[in-house]
Formats: sequence, structure tokens, C-alpha cells
Amino acid sequence: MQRKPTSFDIAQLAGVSQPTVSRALRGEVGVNPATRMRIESIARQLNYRVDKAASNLRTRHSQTLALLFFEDPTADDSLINPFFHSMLGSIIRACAEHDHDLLISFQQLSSDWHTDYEDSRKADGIILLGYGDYELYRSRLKALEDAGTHFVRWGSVQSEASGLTVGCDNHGGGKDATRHLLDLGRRNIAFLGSASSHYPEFHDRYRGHLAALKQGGIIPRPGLQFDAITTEEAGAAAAAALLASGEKFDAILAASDLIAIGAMRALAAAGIAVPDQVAVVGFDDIPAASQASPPLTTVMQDPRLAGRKLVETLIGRIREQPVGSALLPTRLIVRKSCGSAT
Amino acid sequence: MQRKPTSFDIAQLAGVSQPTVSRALRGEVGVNPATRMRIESIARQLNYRVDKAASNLRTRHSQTLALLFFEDPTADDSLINPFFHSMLGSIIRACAEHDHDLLISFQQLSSDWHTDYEDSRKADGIILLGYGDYELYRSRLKALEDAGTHFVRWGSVQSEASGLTVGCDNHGGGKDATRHLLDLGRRNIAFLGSASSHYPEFHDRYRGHLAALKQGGIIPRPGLQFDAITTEEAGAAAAAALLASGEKFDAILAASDLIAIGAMRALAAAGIAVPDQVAVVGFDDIPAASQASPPLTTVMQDPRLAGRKLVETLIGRIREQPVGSALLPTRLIVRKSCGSAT
DNA sequence: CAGCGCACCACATACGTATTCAGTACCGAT
DNA sequence: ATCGGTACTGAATACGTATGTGGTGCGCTG
Repeated sequence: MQRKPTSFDIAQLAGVSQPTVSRALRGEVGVNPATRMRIESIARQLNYRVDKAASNLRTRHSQTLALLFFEDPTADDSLINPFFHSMLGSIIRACAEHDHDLLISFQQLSSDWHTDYEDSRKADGIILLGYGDYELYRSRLKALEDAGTHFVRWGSVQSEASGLTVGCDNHGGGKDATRHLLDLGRRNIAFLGSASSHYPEFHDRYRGHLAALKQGGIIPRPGLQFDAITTEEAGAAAAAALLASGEKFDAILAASDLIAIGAMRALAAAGIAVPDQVAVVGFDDIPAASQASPPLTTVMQDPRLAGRKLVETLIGRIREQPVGSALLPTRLIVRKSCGSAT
Repeated sequence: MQRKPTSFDIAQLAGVSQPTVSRALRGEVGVNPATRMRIESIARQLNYRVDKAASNLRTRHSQTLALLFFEDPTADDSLINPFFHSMLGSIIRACAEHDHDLLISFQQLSSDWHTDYEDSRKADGIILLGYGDYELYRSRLKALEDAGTHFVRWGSVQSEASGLTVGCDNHGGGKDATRHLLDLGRRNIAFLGSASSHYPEFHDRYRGHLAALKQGGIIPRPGLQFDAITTEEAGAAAAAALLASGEKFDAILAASDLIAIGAMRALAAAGIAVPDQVAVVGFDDIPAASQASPPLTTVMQDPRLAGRKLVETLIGRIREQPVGSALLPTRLIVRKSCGSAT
């Protein structure tokens, strides 16, 4: 097993200089076609690959993006929110389509990620993904911005955050879902999920919910909102709290599918029929939504589109092209849990 | 925003030479403690980070592992098998614990991954993950091996593959599951999942199944085995085929949870009660298994352990330490679908 | 035939770190 | 006073690619 071939080896075999090899292999203009073909043929023959480290050093680009997942420190080790999981796949693909590699890492909100990836030139830019208390890392975003780091965040587009954000139309999605429930004759709709601005996406969904109520001439009852983070357990707990509160309700809008699924479990345990007695609508359209019983009506965020948009926005930013934040459409997926005629 | 600081900048400020800075920051012995502290302090102050590209170029190591997912070309874009998804999390963590970065990529079985990652020095080694027709990429493994590439594969440990393999005890898991069903009085156990050696893991599970039958004095009926790849659709189709075959059966051992869940759906559609009429056992213990109705009895593969073992084995291999393939234990998780008393 | 422009290519060097080798200063022992 | 050894440090260089600058040969124009 001999030494890995370098561009010098090829140069020697081709009878040209190393710079010419470099130019030829990178498709630069101004290389004699005959020479280029000779070089390419030799490179193929030697199974030559450009040394990424040397190339990165010289060009000062790594052609690599870093994907950072944020998570509550409480989260179980190996679990990722299913929606992010779907997005992961599309991000990987989008990176490949743009000839970039993808570095992936988990981060606790508390660690010092903000000084790492781009400073050390491991990546040209960063994609930030994660639910969680937004206030906790706002200052980190600011630091990133100040350091001139290229990054894109998935989240609530409306919030006055630093940097670029890609997110779906949470407000519109919440509004659509609630309007659908109203159209079905439900009048007492509970909202499960934090309404605090610390969770901007849930907050937006809640505001959309309220907007639809208002449009429908319904006066919101504060007693129908219960906090929950996006786990089944939290959803079940919130639904239990709702039941225990004695408030009258005939529908639940959950801020995420996991919450909705947990709530449906709690309802089932309490002997309440979905959708006959209580209609349930979720948010995300994770795979489990269609598997739930009854299948869950939900607001779909398109992970394919989301991943692609994140990558394209980030690469645009890196290339100093004029890119902005992006708001992606949502779509209501009607299944059985809302009691629609099907 | 000024230029990124280099080790020369620090050297100048500290009144030492650049090599001393390099030595100090990497914790080499033989640097005066006072000098070291001065250097470290200046580095912190400048927010200095070692330039990965330069470091990689010089050391000829990238401190990076590549994770390659293989998938059937037919698979939907953004989906990863849930079990691999769980492993992904633990691999990411294990990499972090060992101070390695993780590059991630999808690969079609047909593409030329075998010449890429390590040749270009993007990664020091490769983790291969994926179900799929094993024969298709056997030759690629051979090529990797011949090229001296460091890699570890997740899969069937028994198969005479090139290179290192980490996998769970598929044979033992299949045997345990079948024995449990026999203990519960089931005598006509169908096996859903390919029994071909092209799918070595399923093959091992099937052999375990047969071994348990033999031990229990049951003569296997070939008509009770139906091929299926690891999707719900395939599981449902296999169950439908089983039903259509007219074979008598009172239990199903599925080669994966996805197959089992699909099969349960098909059984439910046919009005067959689980577990009363037919007991069902799966394999993997994906999150959906505990959510299924009834909750699915299954053979757990521990993704935490699996991920850690893969990473540690690979790093050991890279460091030329004496590491070997590893067989990880499985554990039967008894839930309702098998009809155990609970 | 002088002069010009074009197409192509080589020389030299930069990128930032890690490592080899050769010191230098200092101490204690002879 | 000399030597040997220890502890530390600096000069020089390698790693492999990409790029700025300048030069060569050729064909073409006038």
C-alpha cells in the first residue's frame, strides 16, 4: 500500500506543473483541452482525490456545514423530536445536492458551541435546530452574529432574533386548524402547549388560534390553555390537567403532534371518545400522526422543503448573496381525529 | 472584525516562538508551566481556535468519522429506519465523548462512496449503517478493505464479511422470541421477513427462530415464512399473503418492528384479534413499538450500546489497537401483543 | 519583419500548524 | 574547571493545494 498520490505525482506523469493539475481538475478555463484530458485520465487511474485538508487550508473554505441540535438537558439521550428527524434527512440530501458535507452535533444550551465550529474552520456555516426555551440562547445568537459567523436558525420567523431564520407559518397554521374546528361546529377549543414567548413557535401557533377564534366571534377562555413541552408525557399531563380543571371543552388544538398523541392517550384513559366527544388536532405531521388511533388531523410542516430552504439560505449567506429569512407554508391534513366527515 | 488570530500572533504576544505555542496548547510535556499558562491565557483572551484545516494537513488526521447510511433506492427520501435513527443519536454522543466530529451522508448502494471519504482525508474512518441487500455491497467492502480504509459495519457478525462488524445477537434474539411464544403455548408460528442470506440479519433471526422450534420439538413448516423488507407496507403485505395462503397460524414473529406493526394492521383489518387469536412479536424495540395497539412485544437492540461500540471499535481500529468484531446482547421486552399475562 | 495579443503554462509563494533537530541555560557532580 | 544531563525553546521545514505574476510560443496584422 503506497503513499496517497498528490497533485505533484499527477503533474510529473502528465509532464506539466502542479498548478496546472490543480487548474485542470477544478475545471478552470485556460487549460488546453488535451492537457486537461490527459490529467483527468491520470487522476482517475491513480484514484486521486483532492486532499480536503490542504484544499481547505488554502481556500479558507471547508465546503462543510454544521448542524447543531439543541435540546433540553432533560431530554432522553437518543431521542430527537420526530419532526427534526425528518428534517435531518432532507438537510443531508440538500447538502449533498450542493456539494457540501454535513457535520452533526448535539449541544446543550449551556455549552460554548458559539465559539467553536466556524472559528476553527470546521464548517463554513451553521444550521441551528431545536425547540427549547428561546430566551436561553438569544445571547448566544447575538454572539454568533457579532463574530460574523454564518448561521441559519429554524424557528419563529417573526421574533426579532439575530441573524437569518427559516420557519413555517406557525400563526397561519394555528389559525387554519382552529378555523377548521370551528367549521366543524366546535366552540370550546382547548390549546395545549406553552403560550409563552419563551417558546416562540408555540406562541405563534397560539396567536393564530386566538385570531381564528376572534374571526369566528368566539371569546377565548384563558382557562382552556395549558402549558406543555413537546413530549407525549407533557401532552398527557396537560390533558389530565384540562380534565381536572372542570372546564367544558369539545376540542383540543395541540401545539405539536407529540402533545396531541399524549393528550389522546389521556382522553382514552378517561373514557372520552375522540373525535365524538372531543376533536383533536396536532401540529407537525410526524409519521406517528397517521398511525395514531384515530389518525390525527394535523398541520403539516413540510420537512423536505424546510431542510432544503435552510441549506440554500445558509449557503447563500456564506456566498454573501442577498438572502433573507423565509416563511414556509403549512397545510392542514384532515384525518379522523377532528371528526370531519371522511 | 479583524483577521482570525493564529498561533504566531499568540507567540508574539507571549514572547515565544510559534512551536512553543503549539506545544503548550496541545498539552505536550516539556513546556515551562509559567510559559504554558501565559500562552493559554492569551489564547483565551484572543478567542483563539486551532485551525482544523492546517492541523489536519500537518497531522494527517481529521479527528472526524464519517457515518454512511445505506438505503434501498426505493426508500422515501426523508425516512430513516427508526432503529437507525436511535443509533444516530448515540453515535453522535459517542463521537463527542471521544473528541471526534461526525460527518453524515446518505449513500445509494450504487454510488462510489468506497473511494471517497478517507481518500480525501475528510474522515479518519467510516461507520456503515443500513439494511439492504448485502450481496450488493460485499464487493465494495472488499475494495475498502484493500484500500486500507478504516471502517466498521453494523450488521450480522457471523457473516464472513471483510472488515470489522458490530451487531447484535440476532440468532439469540430470534431464538428467545420464539421460545417465549412456545412457552405461551403457541405452536404455529409464522415468520415474516426475508430468510435469504442476502439479508444476513434477518437470516440470523430466522435461524434462531428455527433453532428454538427444533429445541421445542416443533417441525418448522416452510409455508409459514414470508419475505418482507423492513417497512410497514411490506409487513402488511406479508401478513396478507399469510392470511391468503390459508396456513394455520397462531403467532407471528416479525423480523423487525416495522414489519410487525404493518402485520398487526393487516390482522386488524382482517378482524383478527391480537393477541387472542394471533400473538405478535417484533424485533428492534423502536419507539413506535410501545405505542402500537396492543403494545408490541419485541426483541430489544440497545442503540446506546450499539452506537458507542461502533465508535469505540472504529477509533480503536484507526489507532491500530487490537480490536475485533463485537456481538451485542438482545433483550426480550414483553408487552401485550404476545398474550403474556401482565 | 516588427509588433501585438492570445492561449497556455511554470515559478514562487501563501495558507497555519506540527514536528524534527539543534541548540541554550542551568544544575550538580567530578 | 569540565562534563553530562535535564528542561526548555527556536529555527527550519513539511504537509498538499490554490493562486498571483510573469513568461513563452504562436498566429496574426500592418
